[in-house]
Amino acid sequence: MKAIIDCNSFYCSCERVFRPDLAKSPVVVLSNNDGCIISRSDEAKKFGVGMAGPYFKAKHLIQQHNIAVFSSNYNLYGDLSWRVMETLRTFSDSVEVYSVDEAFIDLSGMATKDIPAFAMQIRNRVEQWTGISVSIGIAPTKTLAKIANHMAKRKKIETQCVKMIATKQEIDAALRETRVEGVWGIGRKNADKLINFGITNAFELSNMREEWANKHLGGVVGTRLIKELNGIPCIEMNDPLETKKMIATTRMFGDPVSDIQNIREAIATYTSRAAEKLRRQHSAASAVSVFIVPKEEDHMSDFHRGSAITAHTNLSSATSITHELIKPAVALIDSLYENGRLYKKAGVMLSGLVPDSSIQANLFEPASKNSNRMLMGMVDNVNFSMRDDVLKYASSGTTRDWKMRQELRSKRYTSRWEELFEVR
DNA sequence: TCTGGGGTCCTAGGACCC
DNA sequence: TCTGGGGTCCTAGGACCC
Repeated sequence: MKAIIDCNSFYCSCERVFRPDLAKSPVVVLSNNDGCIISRSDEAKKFGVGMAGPYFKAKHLIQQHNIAVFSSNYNLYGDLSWRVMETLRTFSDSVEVYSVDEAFIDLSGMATKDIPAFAMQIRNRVEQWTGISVSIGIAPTKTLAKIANHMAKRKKIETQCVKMIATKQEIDAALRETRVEGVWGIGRKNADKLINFGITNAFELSNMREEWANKHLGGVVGTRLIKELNGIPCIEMNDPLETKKMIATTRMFGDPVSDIQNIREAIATYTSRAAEKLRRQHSAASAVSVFIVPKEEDHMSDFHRGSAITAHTNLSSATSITHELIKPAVALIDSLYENGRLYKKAGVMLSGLVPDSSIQANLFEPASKNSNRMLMGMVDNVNFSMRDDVLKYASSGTTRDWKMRQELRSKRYTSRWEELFEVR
């Protein structure tokens, strides 16, 4: 059996840990730039606030019901996420962190009858130690565990946030009450397609033939999905130590930008952040790409129109040193920039990642290379302990006119001394 | 002028997830 | 007026090779 542990309305729960006065009242959290709503408490959902909808469209609903609003505070969420995952590791060696607020645990070897009590213990300890409430779904496959988890969330009181589906009857019943668009791996496109075929719930989907799924649901992905729904595990537990194959840092600008100097600063800043992520997993990049997205002039109904303009370069040798990456990145952005045009977003992607085997000072390399590594180590240490960019490259700029809006951000209670929670 | 078949590798783009 | 950011996996199609 496999379990998925999923934090309830994670970002909202994080805000509430330090605002107990909001424990029972509606809360939402906004994306970067205060653009979309990306987390809603149950109370906010009840008032009809939609997921991933633009903030400005929900604003009147939010004001009308006196819903508390926060800009996203990734500093805080990252820290609380780490605490939740560490707590889970006190129960199992096989914790697979799937996202900032979700983890799978492999329960094979445990008697099925013992699992619900074990899960309840996990739920209680995480809540007691971190203040974050979680829901747990348990089933023979990851896809079914996700479905069980949704049921636990939907019926919090009845299930106490823990739901196991193990027998054929339990699984069939769960599949019947799950709509196809709620199945893990079925997005909007495929949901529409399935509904056109007359398949509306997960039970009907599970009865489709694998060849059919192969033809209509994206090849092997589709066949795997059918197997998983039928209790045959195809999505295995991943090695948690696996490193990323690509690293990206991309952002919208707070306001559209036309000045090349501002864009260069943004690119240098994003490159620094990406290089940091690169070093954290002990990799070096052998290719850099950058993109910018012009603000589209015509206001068509679909705001996603106006796509990225990209440039790409292969480096002569892989590196993880920030300034060796900034230089090509800025050169690329210069080649893309058109004077007089207005841009709304830019990004940097590092790929062709290889292990940086010589992350330790290397006797056989030129001294400059070694001192660069030591420099990077120091910069990372300072920036990590303080969080945010205390040390940064001059090319990243100091005024940062282009940076995103975050007007409603809470304090970084757990990672900044001067923002510690105060009790009077 | 006429022009096979099979394989690999790479890239772009689609779909999905949270 | 105002719509995130960071990833993964898969497929199709082009370039190239013999």
